Formats: sequence, C-alpha cells, structure tokens
Amino acid sequence: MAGTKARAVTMADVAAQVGVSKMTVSRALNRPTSSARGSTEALRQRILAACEQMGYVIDQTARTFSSKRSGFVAAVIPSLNNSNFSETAQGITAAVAASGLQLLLGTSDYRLEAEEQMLRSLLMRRPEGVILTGGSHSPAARAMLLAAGIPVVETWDLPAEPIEHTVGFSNAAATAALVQHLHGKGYRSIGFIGGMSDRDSRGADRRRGYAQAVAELGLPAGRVVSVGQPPMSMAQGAQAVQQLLQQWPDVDAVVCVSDLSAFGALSACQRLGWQVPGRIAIAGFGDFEVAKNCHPRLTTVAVDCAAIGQAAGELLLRAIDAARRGGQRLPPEVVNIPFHIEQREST
Amino acid sequence: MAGTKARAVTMADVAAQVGVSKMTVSRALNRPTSSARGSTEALRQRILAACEQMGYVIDQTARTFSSKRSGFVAAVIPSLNNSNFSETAQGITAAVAASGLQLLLGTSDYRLEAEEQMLRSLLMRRPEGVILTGGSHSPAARAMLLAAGIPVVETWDLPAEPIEHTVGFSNAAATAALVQHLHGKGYRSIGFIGGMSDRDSRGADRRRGYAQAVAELGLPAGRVVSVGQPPMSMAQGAQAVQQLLQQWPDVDAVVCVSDLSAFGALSACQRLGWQVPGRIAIAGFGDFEVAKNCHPRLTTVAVDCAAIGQAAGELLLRAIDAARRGGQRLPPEVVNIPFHIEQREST
DNA sequence: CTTTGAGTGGTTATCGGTATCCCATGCCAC
DNA sequence: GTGGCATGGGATACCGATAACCACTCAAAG
Repeated sequence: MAGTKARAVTMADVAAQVGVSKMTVSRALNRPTSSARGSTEALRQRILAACEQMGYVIDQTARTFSSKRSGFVAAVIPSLNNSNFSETAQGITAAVAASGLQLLLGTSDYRLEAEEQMLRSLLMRRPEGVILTGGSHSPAARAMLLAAGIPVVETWDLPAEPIEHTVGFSNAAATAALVQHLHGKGYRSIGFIGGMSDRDSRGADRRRGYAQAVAELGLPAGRVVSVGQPPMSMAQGAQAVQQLLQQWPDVDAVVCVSDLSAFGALSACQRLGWQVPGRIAIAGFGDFEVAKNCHPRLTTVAVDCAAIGQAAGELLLRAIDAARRGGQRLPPEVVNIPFHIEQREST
Repeated sequence: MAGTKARAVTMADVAAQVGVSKMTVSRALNRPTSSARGSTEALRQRILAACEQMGYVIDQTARTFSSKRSGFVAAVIPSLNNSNFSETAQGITAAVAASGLQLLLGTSDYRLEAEEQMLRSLLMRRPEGVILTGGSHSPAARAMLLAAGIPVVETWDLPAEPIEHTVGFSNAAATAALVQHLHGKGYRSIGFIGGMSDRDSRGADRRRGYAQAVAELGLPAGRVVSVGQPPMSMAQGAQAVQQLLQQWPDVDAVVCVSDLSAFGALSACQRLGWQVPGRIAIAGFGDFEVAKNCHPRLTTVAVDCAAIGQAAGELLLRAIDAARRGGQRLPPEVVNIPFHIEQREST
C-alpha cells in the first residue's frame, strides 16, 4: 500500500499547476491569512486547493534549511523515567508550543559524557535554543554551546557560573531547610541516604546541604549511607535504611535524596516492623506522586517541576525572540523557583 | 559569552582551514574509519582535529536535505510520565542507536486527536520510520502514515487491523489471566477499577478482558468502578477502591487498570485499616517500580516494556533497511511479547 | 617502460524551500 | 495629470551539505 515510490510533489509542481511562481506558493502557505484583498485571496485559495488536490505537503527539512529556523528547541534531562523531569519537559512543551516550536528531548542518564554526546547530536539539528538540567557540564559541552550561539537555559539548579540563563533553586538550601525542619520537630540524630558517586550533581548538592545544616545545628555528623549509581531506586533506599540503622542505631530521622528512595526506605521499615515515624522518621525530596499517596504520607521538599519547565521555556522564547528581532542577546537572567517543605505523616 | 554573533562554522570553513575541499571533509566525517592507508588516515586525523578545534558541528539539516535521509525515527507515546512507556522509549533508543538513528519522541496525552496532530508535525520532518503506541488511530492519521510511505510499527497491543508491523501483547488476555489467577487463589467476587472513558484503548481492553474472564468463570459481574480521565492516578485508585467496597461489600479482590491506581487503592485500604489481602486483595498491571517495593508487594501483570521498544526498534530498522536496499517492503510482521503474572503478597 | 587499476581527493550540480531585490500595478493626493 | 506610495508577485541567489563524476597518483603487473 504505502509508498508508491513516486517522487514527492514539490512546491514547484504546485506552482506550475496553478501557473504562478514558487515564491507565490510559498507566500500563500506562510502568510497566516492575507489581508484579504479580493483578487489576492482568490489566488491564495486556488493555490491551497491545488496543494490539497495534489497531496502536497511542505518539506519541513528544506524549509528549515532555507530559512535557518529549525522550529524546535532541544532539552536534555537526566532520565525520562523520573516524573520530576518529565513534568519539567511537559512544562517546556507547553511554553514553547505557543510559538509553534516543538521540543526535541534527549536524556543523559545522569552522566556528563552522555550529556555531551546527546548535546552533540541535538546541536547537529540546529535547535533554536537549548535547555539543560543542572549546572555542571563537560568542558566540551560548554564549548559547543558557546559555539552554537543560541540561547541556553540551565534548570533545576543555581550554578555558580551559569552558561547563560538559569531557572532553578538551590538543592543544598532546600535540603538544609528540610534538616532544620526535622530538628524543629525534635529529631536529634539525622541521617542521609543518597547515591554513591557525584555523578548526580543535584544529589551531591543535597548531601552538601544536609552536611552543612547538621554541622550548623550541632547534630552528630557523618550519618550518611551511599548506595549505587544514580538515580537511586526504591530498592536501594530500602537497603540503605537498614544499613543506616545498623551502623548508627541512634538515628531517629533520615533525609533521602529523593522520594523514590524515601519510599523504599519506608516500605523496608514497614516490612521490618519499625514504626515510621516512631522508630525513625523519613523525609524525601521532590514531592513525587508516591509521596502524597503512600501510607504514611512522606514529608518532602516540594518543587513545582512543571513551573520550572514553563519558566525555562518562556525565558528561552524571549531570548530567541530577542536574538531574532533585535539581533542582540538578552542579558542573562536568573529565575528562582520557590520550594517548600511539605510536612506529612512520615516525620 | 555565548554566541559572538559570528556565523556558525561550516564545513567549508574547516576545509579552508585544513586546505582541502569540502568533499574531503565530508568523507572524513562520514567514512566510519578509513581503510587506513597511512597518508589518508593522517589527513583524516588532521581534519577531525580541525573540526574539534574550530568547534565545528555538522549541520544535520543540510545533510538531511542533501542526502534525503533524516537520520531519525519518530515515536508517539501517550505520556512521558509513565515509566512503562518511557522504558519502551529507551528500548527504542537503544535499538536504533546502533544504526546511527536518533529517536524523536512525541506524546499524545492518551488522545487520538493529539496523536494525529503530533504525527502531522513529526511527518513534516520526514522521519525514516514511525513507532506508535496502541492500535487505534484516527482515520486521518492512518491516511497520513500510508501516504508517507515509511515503515510503521504499532506497539503495546495486537490490533485486529494493524497498519503494518506490530510488537505487543493482548491487554485483554493478560487481564483475563490475572482474573483467572485470582480465581485460582480462591477469590470469588472480583472488582475492576479503571478510567472512565475509552480514551485509553489499552485500559478499555483490560476492562474487556476482565469482563470476559469474570463471565467465563461465572463470578458476579459488573463490579466496575470508573473514575476520571486516563491516565488513572494513585489518588483516583484510592478513591475508587472505597467506592467499590461501599457499592459491593462482597468484593474480596480487585484488579486495577495499572499499578499506580492499585498502589493508591492499597494505601487507601491501609489508611482505613482494611487488611490487604485479608479484607480485600489488590492486583495491578504493568509491574511498575512501586509494585515491587511497596508493602505488601503488589501482584501484577509483568511486561518487559524495554523489550517491546527494543523489538519495535529492531523491526523498524529491518524495514527501513529493506526499503533502502532492495527498495521493497518487508512483509508485515507480528511480534508477540510475553507477559506473566507476578504473584506477590497483595493477593 | 608502459599499462592497468584501485584509491584519493577535487569539481560541479543539486536538493526544495525562503530572502531579497525588483518591477508592475493601482490608488490617492496635490 | 502626475508624482508618491503601498502592495503583489516574479526572478534570482542562495542556505550547507552530499551525489556523481572526473582527474590524478602511485604501485604492481605485463
């Protein structure tokens, strides 16, 4: 059935059919709706009818090539399979769709080299702007972005040396706030569960925030268990909490690098008959769906992930617009997305 | 910083820098690894070094335009924020990456019109193949796919009238198997929790499979609660299980349209003090991470989502290859992905 | 010493649109 | 009636790669 092998209809074919030039067809297709001077509008209709009748579909590739506008923006997130990031992606999609741009999504698997690679393939397609997750990137990646000369927004973090624009919050400050909250509720030996490596820079920031807060509050330090590579799974959270309580039986509360590991820890405690929050209080990060639906519900740091995407998308649009209209760059902006501690039953 | 306004580096610039022609640069970049005659390989290295040093990134748009190969395949999934589908997407990515193809991902939000729209914009970019989720599509979407003349794979289902190739399993059969399993464990009044509309055709298939199995086993029928639009959330599962037990107090087991709603139901029961699986057994669908980590763990239908993507990607590759080499179409194939009932503590 | 052939790298044409410049037209005002 | 101005649409030159063809080199074979 499909694919009659015949060369596809081109704009020139349509033009010949109607008896006008290619340019006129191009204009008829692109001008949203002509200012409707009778004769012109009639011609326009004839052209559109011819397109329809001949089954002509504009070749976006050629259009992109010619106009130097690819019609999409690229975003790199660590993983598709993390609702925080996919919500951000949906926020971006929503924000840029208004301008007729599409989102081209890539994943980095939490690895800088993979991010660099992904960025390379994305940039080959000449996106009109780029949105990254986090503030740490390989030197080559930074170089490519600078060379590309397109607007860049980093999200989910407030890097000390942003590439250009930023939309995010301080993961360290958020985790510190969570520790202080636990301290305020009377917990006096607070542990931390996270990934082993610093591959996940947000995870590392959270651990740093935890360590600082614990030090400032004068609580016993070093109650940290690190397990596996990011992203930390529920199963790893389950394993880690057992290790934590075995190694430091005095621990009465634990902050987990994400809600997923927190939920794993919670379930492990339930399985072992440890009261939550009697024997141990558990807090997570991210306000995932599971955190507000499990029993007991998890105290967590809530961030509006979709808002991050929305804000990043809008900022990127403004930057793209500025570049296209005035030919000048938007001065770097920093958008701070608020977070808050969501106090629930687990602490 | 970024974008010194300077025109991006082109292949001609690199060629001039090295002192060769554009064509030579093109060949150096494309020939995977030259047959390594000393001089040639040395030149190749010089060219690659120059690319690196000048920050040159090949313009995929121009390449696509010139070679008539876009270098990507398109896939449409219902939602990013569903680990089943994102795992499938990762499987596709892995499968096609071997051939240097990228995956361009679109989402349909479980709506046929949105799928059609997404497909339209994807097809304008001339993908080399398309992977869809499910077997129901708008007539216009089917027409566009046929007209595009590129290979198509439908996944996650076994449609009665596939467009071309298929990689999936029967959602109805899988749910029926789950019901039979519950019957075998002694449950005699089995309910079903799912979405309200038939927008999610997989959800509808699962309900159909449930109804058939219940009828065949001679169990009381019609114990169905439908809540909201797909995808069904944890919160909706929680709400639905209460409604179910209120309306039919005899229900001793419930099959949920997905693990997420099943988990919501489980948590609601725990909150209300209903024993699971004493008062009611709960089973889900999809073997999500939460199902194997909650307490009690959820009985569910396990499907290898990544394998679906992998198989779909490989099949699509073969079809693309056949079209390009022989110019002929691969006869339609159906790949059946096995599922199994994962018996756990919740039933 | 010449012929042959494989392999290398240059030259030119081209893909299908859009940007740009330009002329023709028609309307209005003076 | 004529000049000015806005507007529509044609002609042409690209955009940045690759395909296709060609010229040249060098080594081995005759």
